[in-house]
Amino acid sequence: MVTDKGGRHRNPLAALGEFIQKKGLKHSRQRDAIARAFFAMGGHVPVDALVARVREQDPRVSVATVYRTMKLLAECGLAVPRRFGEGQTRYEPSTRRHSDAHDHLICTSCGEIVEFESDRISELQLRVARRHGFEIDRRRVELYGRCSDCRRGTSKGESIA
Amino acid sequence: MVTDKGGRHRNPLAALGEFIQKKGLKHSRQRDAIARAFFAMGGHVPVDALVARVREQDPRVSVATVYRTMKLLAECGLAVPRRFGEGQTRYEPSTRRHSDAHDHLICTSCGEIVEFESDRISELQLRVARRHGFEIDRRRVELYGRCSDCRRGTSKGESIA
DNA sequence: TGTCATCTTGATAACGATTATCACTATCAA
DNA sequence: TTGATAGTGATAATCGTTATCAAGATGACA
Ligand SMILES: [Mn+2]
Ligand SMILES: [Mn+2]
Ligand SMILES: [Zn+2]
Ligand SMILES: [Zn+2]
Repeated sequence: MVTDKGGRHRNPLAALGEFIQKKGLKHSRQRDAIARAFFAMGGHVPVDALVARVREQDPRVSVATVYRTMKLLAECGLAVPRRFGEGQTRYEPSTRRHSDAHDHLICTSCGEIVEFESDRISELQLRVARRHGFEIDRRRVELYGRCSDCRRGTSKGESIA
Repeated sequence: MVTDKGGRHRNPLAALGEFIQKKGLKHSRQRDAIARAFFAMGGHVPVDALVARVREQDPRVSVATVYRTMKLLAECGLAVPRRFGEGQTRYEPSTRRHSDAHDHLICTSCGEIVEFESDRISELQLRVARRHGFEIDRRRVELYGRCSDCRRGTSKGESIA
């Protein structure tokens, strides 16, 4: 058992293995490589970056397989897909050390992503929703602006429009 | 002058005309029809729905022109583009009667969209951002769940997955 | 009212991220 | 080892949107 009471995983690779077993799926070199690369990268990983990383080890893995594997990781709760309005999906690991109930600050100048979590805000949102008869099960909160570095011009590069 | 002190417009069609003049652009039957249809529909209009509506009057307007015109309306602050994670862009009017600083509750079952505005929440978000050195200029807050109708099964149809 | 530079339009090709398809290969329980 | 089943890679397809470009419309000015 690699899943603790909270439903989160101390060892994501083992948890993936367990999930694969349970579902009658099969292990594969590619899935292992992709999951390994993903958890080694950390952060908010765009799929194409993950593809590049995986191909350093095995140049033949196809993009299709990377997409399929990330979808699998999302399905078993080890990864969370994020869309920060760049038209591309990013995935971030969802481990017990790292709650996926957080929100994001995104610098529109350098692309930096900062995470934050505010129970105050979440609580108020739930309350507003309830007042309108809604029962919330997914939130999407993204705050776009400029980080301190970019505002003072010390920026690492004006990458994002 | 059809723009009041707040920068919002009592007559969006006239405001569009003004903008077109000022920018050295030209008036056109299509732009007028599209803008008219858009403001007549109200709400959060998907582009394809707008295309359909416009074509009831003039079957030859091309999708390209509708996209171009909506981009124009956005440029002059008369419309705001929204992406509610369905892969398609919706536009909503931005008039003085209707602030575009609001957020959305979206029913994942019937697709209903309810607007809300909470100064409490916005204030807390700005504060959190500031604490991280960010200066926010755009927010994206969407709360997904089920509306009261859908929860009690009286639903108007399980349209959205 | 006509001219003409400039803008706009419609049809359609292109785009980019993601998914579907399908022939072939790998896995694994028996 | 086998055979049923799942996974893979290459690539076509999808879908919303944008780019392209030849043809048409607009409007300041003569
Ligand atoms: Mn995150
Ligand atoms: Mn709205
Ligand atoms: Zn920055
Ligand atoms: Zn509903």
